Amino acid sequence: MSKEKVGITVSKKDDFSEWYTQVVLKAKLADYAPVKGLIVLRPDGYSIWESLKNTFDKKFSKNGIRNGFLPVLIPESLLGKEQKHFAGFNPEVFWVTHSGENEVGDRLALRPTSETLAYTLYSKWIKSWRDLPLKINFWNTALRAEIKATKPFLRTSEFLWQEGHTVHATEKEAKDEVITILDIYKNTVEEELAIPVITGKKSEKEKFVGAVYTTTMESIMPDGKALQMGTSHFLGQNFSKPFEVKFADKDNVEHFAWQTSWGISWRLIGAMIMVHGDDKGLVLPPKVAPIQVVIVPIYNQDEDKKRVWEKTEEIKNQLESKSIRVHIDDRNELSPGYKFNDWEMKGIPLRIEIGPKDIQKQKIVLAKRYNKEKIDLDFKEIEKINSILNEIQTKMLEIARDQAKLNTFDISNYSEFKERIGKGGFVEAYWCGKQECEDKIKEETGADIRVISFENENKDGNCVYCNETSIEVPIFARGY
RNA sequence: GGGAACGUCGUCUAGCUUGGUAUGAUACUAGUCUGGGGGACUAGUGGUCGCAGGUUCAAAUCCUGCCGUUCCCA
Repeated sequence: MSKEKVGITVSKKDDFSEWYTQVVLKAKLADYAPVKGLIVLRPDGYSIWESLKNTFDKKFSKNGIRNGFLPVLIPESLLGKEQKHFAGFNPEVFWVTHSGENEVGDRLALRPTSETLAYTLYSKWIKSWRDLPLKINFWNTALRAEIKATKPFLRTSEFLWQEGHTVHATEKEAKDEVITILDIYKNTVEEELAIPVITGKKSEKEKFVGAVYTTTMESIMPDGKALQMGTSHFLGQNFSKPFEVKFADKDNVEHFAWQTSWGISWRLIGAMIMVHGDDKGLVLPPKVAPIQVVIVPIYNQDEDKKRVWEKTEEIKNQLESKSIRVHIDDRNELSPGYKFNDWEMKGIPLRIEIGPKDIQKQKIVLAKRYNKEKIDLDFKEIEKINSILNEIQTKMLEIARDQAKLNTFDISNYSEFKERIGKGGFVEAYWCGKQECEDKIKEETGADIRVISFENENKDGNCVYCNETSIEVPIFARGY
């Protein structure tokens, strides 16, 4: 009875939503804050974010992008400078109306996104073609008041993200940058988080307000709902004109610049939990796990204890010399069984059990989190753990790919389409390109166009809704 | 956008209908024994019942408002 209450109390299959929340809270990734819609990131959660941040920073840096920092307050007059953009964000903006007791003149927005602020400054900094390209990334938070029910990492009124803003002399260069970034996003998510994504364009309706077009990466979650994993926007000159981001070209003629913006958020952590987790809790891909190997020493009498400890320390040193993140669970008050369950809930990829019996056999017991497999490993084979971690990382991506495939459907008939959407999943279907059909589909099924995959553009067929000649094959799904 | 439920030690919860300052478990602390899948025993610590008003001799309980959380349906 009491046993049941410690761990996750519902199965992923039976009550996905409850399961998800329990994993977040019980694996100590995050907790609710005392303000509606806000969460607190705890060290185990933040560590995953830091790991992603480090990987992105390396890749951004290679691409000539540097980090900067922007303030959180944006005056209303600035935020409203690009009309469509403002209209899109206005309903969810938090406003600061007072400083101390005094009302402020121009209301101050807590940034929902920083385009307007960044480009005001960019216009000051850019004078000549020699100042281009300008590529700056900002790690910060954005605030968007959520009316709908919130969920840790997936929908919160403040979220951690990065927003990149680049400026280019030519249209082509900016468009290329959009794709370069999307590629970085895709390979990072697949390689680090072991989550497969589909990249492509958003429809006109779903694009970022103010962009010429939006590229996106989308994933399908185990409950059949789609999750937007990151976006990269081609802004064209939509912002450079109102914000006067201009430069003198080599021929001394003044031009408006071409711009991009792009971002990923801590939603990626939510996706990782959903895609890999199981009934025992979190399952972390080795690359982002704060602890990769946990050692649980087992002993009874003092004599054994000493020997076990010596070996434990030795293994720890061996692994650390290979740059593996190791932790010894030296909590004396807990039984081994409790510790096994505890670390499984936290998703640590590998667990080493070592006790008197193992020392006698010159072996350790190695338990893999993702498939619950337990194997014996000779003391001499400790260095194999490195390749086992790599293998786990690869396998986890493979499994996730297989799952995603099972959740993807090719459908041409509308009644089938409706039925399928009701059950969840990515549905590929022909589309005429008219927003009217897109709206009707949304109205009747709740599904929207998640992504028009780069691989599926310009295919012939008949629109799943109106039956007219199609121009694209988007992926439809209900989303988070 | 519409609907429903819930809020009591850290966590889960009894009590609420029929008002009388709160039950149990778990966690936590100390000690002893244990130790290979959520250990045992003993002794302790911890709440004033989401917040603010109201009714009453008396409110966790009844009333009003607010805040928060969750779930379901477009």
